[in-house]
This record gives sequence, C-alpha cells and structure tokens, in this order.
Amino acid sequence: MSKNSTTIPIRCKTCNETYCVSKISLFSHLNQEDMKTVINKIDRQEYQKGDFLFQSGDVAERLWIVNEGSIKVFNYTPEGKEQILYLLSSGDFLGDLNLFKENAYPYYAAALEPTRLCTLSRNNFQAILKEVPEINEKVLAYAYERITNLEELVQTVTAKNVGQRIAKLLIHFLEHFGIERNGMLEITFPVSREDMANYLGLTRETVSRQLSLFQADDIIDMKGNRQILIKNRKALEDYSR
Amino acid sequence: MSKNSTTIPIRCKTCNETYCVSKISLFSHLNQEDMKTVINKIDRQEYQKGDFLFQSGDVAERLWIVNEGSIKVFNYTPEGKEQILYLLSSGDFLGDLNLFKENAYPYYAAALEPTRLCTLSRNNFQAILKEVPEINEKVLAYAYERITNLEELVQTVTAKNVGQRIAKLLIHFLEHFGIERNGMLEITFPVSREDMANYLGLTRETVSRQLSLFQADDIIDMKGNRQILIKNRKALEDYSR
DNA sequence: CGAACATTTGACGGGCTTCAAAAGTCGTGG
DNA sequence: CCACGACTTTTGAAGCCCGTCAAATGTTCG
Repeated sequence: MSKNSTTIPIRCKTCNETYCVSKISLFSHLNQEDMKTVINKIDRQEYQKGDFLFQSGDVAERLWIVNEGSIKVFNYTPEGKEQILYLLSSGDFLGDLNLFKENAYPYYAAALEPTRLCTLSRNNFQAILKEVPEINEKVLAYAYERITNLEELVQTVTAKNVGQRIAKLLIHFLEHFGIERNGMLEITFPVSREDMANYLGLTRETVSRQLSLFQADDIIDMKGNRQILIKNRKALEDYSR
Repeated sequence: MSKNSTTIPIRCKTCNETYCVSKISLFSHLNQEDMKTVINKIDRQEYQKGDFLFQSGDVAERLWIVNEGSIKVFNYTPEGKEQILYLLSSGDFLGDLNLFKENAYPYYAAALEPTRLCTLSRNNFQAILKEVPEINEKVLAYAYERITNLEELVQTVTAKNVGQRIAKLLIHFLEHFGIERNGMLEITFPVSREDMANYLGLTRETVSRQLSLFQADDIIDMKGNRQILIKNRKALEDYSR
C-alpha cells in the first residue's frame, strides 16, 4: 500500500526477473548488505485470479509484498456482497501491522489477476526488525499513510451523489495507478465494474450507468471492460467536489 | 482514541482534580519519575461546546489529551454537512501521529460539550519520546487500533439499511462509552441525533425515525435528547448483521 | 418560565437498487 | 486464428428507501 521512490538494482534469488524487496518503501533505504539479508529470507508465491491469500480468521503469519499483479482486501456484508477496503498493486504490501500482534486477519484477501507475491514469515520479519530497527519508523510512516487513505475512503463512500463518489474513485485510481500514454491518462488497474461498486458501496448497474454518463460527456473513454482513459481530468475533479 | 487500563494516582499540577497523563495508554507504563517529567510539561486548555481545537489546514503542533468532556473530529462535505471521522472522550488522545511529520491537520476538531484537555507541545512530546523510546511502540499500537476503527467505520457507513447502520453505531457506542446502571446498559456519550447522522452519512430525520422504531420495538429507551438506554442488546446485534 | 434549540413526524419526490433481458467482451480449445 | 460459451456490462422499467421541506412537539438552560 506504499510505494518506493528509489529503486536499487539487486536481484532476488526467488523471484529472479524483478526486485521485490527494493520495490517497497519498507526496505528501500537498506544498504546492500541488509538488502541481501532480507532477500535471502524471502519466499515466493503465485496466485491466479480469484485465489485467496488468506481468509478472515486466519492467523496472521506473513508479510505480503505484491511483486506483480494486484490484490483486493475485503469483507462480506450481511447480504453477501464484498466490501473492499484496500486495492493493492505492485510494490504495495500487506500484513505488516498484523505481525506486531498475535492476531487473526479481520478480512479476506484475493488476487484480482495472476499475481506474484514475495512473503516474509513472522519470524524472519521480526529478525530483520531487530537487525534494522529503522524499519520501525517506516512501519509507522506507512500506518499513517494507511490511516489517511481510510479517512479519505470514509469521506468518499459517504459522498452524496454517485457522480461524486465515482469521480473521487477515478481520481484516486489515477493518482495511484495512472500512467500517461499517447498524451492520455490511462488507469492501469484491472478493476471491474463490480470491484468499483464493492469499493464504493454501490451496485454494478449504478457504476455502469454513471460511467456511461461520463463517457457521453467526453470525460472518460472505456476501452473494453478493464481499461479507462481519462479525457478530461478537470471535469472529473469538478464532479468530485 | 485509546484507553488506559492501569490508573496510577499521580496528581497533575495543571489539571489538579484529575490525572490526565495516567489516563492514556500512551503514558500508562511510565514509572513515577518519567510520569512526573511528562506532567511537568503539560499545558491545560478548556473549551466550551462548539469551540474549535483546530481547523483543517492548521499546522499540527500539539498532542491533545481529553481529560474531561468529548470531542468530534470531522470534515465538511461539499454540501456543507459535517462528516465525523472520530469521536473522542476522556482518556482518548489526538494529534500524536501528526507530530511525526511536519504537516497540517486534514480535518477540524471541536468540543461536543464543555471539555478540558491536557496538551503537549511538539517539542515536549519529542523530548519525551527521546527519553522514553518505548512510547514509540505505544504509538504504533494506537495507530493499529485507529486503523481497525476506520476499517469498521467504512463497513458501517456502507451497510445497506439505515437500521443496520444505526444498530452498528449503537453497539459501537455501547462498547466504547457504555456503562451499566440499574441492570440496564446506558450510553454515556453526549451525542445528538445530528452527530449520529454526521457520523453515518445520514440525516437527523432518518436517525430520529429509526430510533423511534427501535424504541417502539422495545430495543432502546430514549431519556431526553442525549441519553439512550439499551434494553435489548441482542436484538440490536441481530439488526446490525 | 421562556426563548432558543433539538427532535419528531408527515408528505412528497428523486435517486439508487432490484429484477430482467439484451449486448458486449474475454478466454479457451479446437 | 476463429468460434463458442461463460462471464461481464449495459440498458430499461418499476419500486422502495432515504432526503428534503415544513410544521409541531419536546428539551434544555439561562
């Protein structure tokens, strides 16, 4: 849930193609020596779309680092609908705070697409914490960021109109998962209409209708089911206020 | 936002009647010596109902400890309605995480009733942190608790029915501010219908109507405007699911 | 006790959900 | 690479729940 700014080119033995550890801010300031220590303790896991990383009630035993792909963290409402709390993509991590206590996850986590994760066991994470106590500060900074995100989410889901809520969500996606391509902003996040609805406490149909309105107003352009181009960011921002 | 479990009888010079420092978990494990150090650095402030502690955009400069009374932390929606994020009462504190960064508050805080606060300046808080580094762990534990609360809030405000949302809120109040009196559970929190509505993203009228329904069903009993007896907790819990 | 304020209750309208069906998209296997 | 089936999205129509406006009632506190 937190991104790194400086990327250090160290190769990880278990996930050869990419450098999971250097991707996340938690470990970004480590020196070569410490980085290697961490890398040697990492396990690799791979999930297909829909696979669960863990379920609500499972004992928290690992730090999860998203290397490639994306993850949703959610709970079920009494009606059986998902309420998504976090959406994670490459470089985000999960489960760190749960390792400071002996406790169970209060939610589910599942892959949104084929996803590669690097994980650290509780013991290994704590061993690293002991060796490199500065990581504690990073954990706190990350907790602060997560609180800020949740505070924003509360204000998004209580927004009055659907237009407002969805505009806020699109801007959030833009800030976290947006890239520029051909002079256009594109959301590079494989999120379905239903995922959006489950994040905002709405239904697919309502999200679909509102996106159609945005498209009719030339504010966005939908390419297939999982790609959205932002054609008029300012109009979106006006909507969100 | 976090309560203390062990109360140490040390008298604070600035807020004579009560022992603000020993009330909060942040400082609860301090020895007599350290406790005195903290107490000597505390300032006292008093607010009337409606007074602002700070506004959104103000630079965060203090740790706020609620000694007596209660506080709401909120933002304004585009329509000018309050969206409440936190409700604090005696022993809760506020502003600690903001002192780890140089930043501005992203929300407003105001007193819900006549309220006494003990405060620590940024410098004094950091001086204490340096002297008693174990407090860092407490800050992290508190951050974790705050995250959990916000995650719950998201799931409460996205609940489908008003009945569900209000039942969840009442149970939350019961857990945080409830006492038993004459064999009945009583919410000892001076929260108005409008405050409840602003916490749940609803209107006063809707809250009022739902509470009347609960009263008709003998689930609660309203005594005046600011007191609620819970007559049938189980029924409330059934509603909330 | 009285004035200011908060809550309750009613009536109505609008926006979101629900249910249903059609259209579109995606991925797999041939 | 195409075809097919499964799945997702779109669109429509109807209904209900909550918000809004308004007025009456209740509560609080100087």
